[in-house]
Amino acid sequence: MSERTTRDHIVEAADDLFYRQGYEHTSFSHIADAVRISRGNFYYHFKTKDEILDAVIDARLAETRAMLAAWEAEAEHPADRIRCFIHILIANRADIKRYGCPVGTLSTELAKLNHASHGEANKLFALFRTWLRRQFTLLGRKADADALALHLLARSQGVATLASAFRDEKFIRREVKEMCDWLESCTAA
Amino acid sequence: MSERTTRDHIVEAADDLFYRQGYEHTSFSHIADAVRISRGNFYYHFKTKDEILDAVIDARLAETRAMLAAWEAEAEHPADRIRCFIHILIANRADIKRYGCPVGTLSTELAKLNHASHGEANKLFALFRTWLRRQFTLLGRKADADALALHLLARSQGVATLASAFRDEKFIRREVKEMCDWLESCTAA
DNA sequence: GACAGTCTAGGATGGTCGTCCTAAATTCAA
DNA sequence: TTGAATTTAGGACGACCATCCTAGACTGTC
Repeated sequence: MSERTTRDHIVEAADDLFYRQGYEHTSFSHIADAVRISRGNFYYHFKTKDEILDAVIDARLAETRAMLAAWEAEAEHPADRIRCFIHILIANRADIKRYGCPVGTLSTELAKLNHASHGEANKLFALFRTWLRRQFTLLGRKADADALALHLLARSQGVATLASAFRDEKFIRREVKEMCDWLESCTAA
Repeated sequence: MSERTTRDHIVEAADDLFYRQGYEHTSFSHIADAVRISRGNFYYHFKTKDEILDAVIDARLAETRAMLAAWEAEAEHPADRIRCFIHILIANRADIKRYGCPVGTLSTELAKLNHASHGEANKLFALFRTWLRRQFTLLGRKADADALALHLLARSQGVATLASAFRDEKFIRREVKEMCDWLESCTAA
């Protein structure tokens, strides 16, 4: 079981390239080269480029769902879970410094392309939003849980964008600390 | 005087298209169509696509410098000036909801393309950063002025990204208010 | 009115793109 | 071992891309 099919390899390579180079800038040939298969074989698995994009988004959704579930299992207290979220900025700081946030940059790109899958891509944001909202609710902030979730999501997006522009790692750490402090103040209130 | 040359028209159209469609997705033909000139004429004014990009960035830099100078002239108190900055999110909310922040999205795109002009594009960020830093210094926060500047810049970037993803205007207004509150607390401290 | 410099038009070029097609190789069941 | 289904390879296609080139139109000067 768990055999890695050609299709899996394609999705994995596309995922990586879409993140590092952007969706539009990544061509069929790029992905085929990365997977070391012919463009013809490629087309057997995916009829259009949009199909690959949807497969990549689905894979990211599944991965994200698993990550969120793991955080919920690892940490008992919702504040600790939210801290897990905040700390992905540090865990992925090397990639973020180079390519930004995979969720935000894909959503932004698809928005400009006016791409049909923009809505699908935003489900990634929605996933985090819903999860964060639940944690803030558990934290006793039922009334403004959604606003807090969006606020934290926005701050991490902003940090990713600026960290990528200025290639600044200290900035990431400083902002992560501030977000954690903010989280404390949320709990206290 | 102030005669609008063909070159000006090209830069203006390219600026607009780069913002709404992205740099890579915008072709010579798109711009030529928008300006209603032939591709050949186009090439007379700009030898390469990168040259147009640099001209667009220069235009945006000049425009931004003028805007910042105007804010400084309009408002005496640095806190009021910073509020001017925060409120561009509301002033440009329609475009931001559709296309995100022109500064952030261009920087992100060029980062992924590994484009030579990424550094140039980041000068736009640097412009805001320096200006904000000066205002925070005037506000008596010399020690952490740069950190505060980056913090505010990041938050506005995050708001733009999420506002574009969720097409949510209320969210913009809510976050703008919170940023203004945060600014108050900065002054008080 | 002739001429030089500036500007414009539009076709040609070579490359890459997404997509499609056919045929060979492989796999697997009977 | 045969034969059908699955998987692979690679060339062909039309479209579009950035770029280049040449020739004509305009502008102002003498």
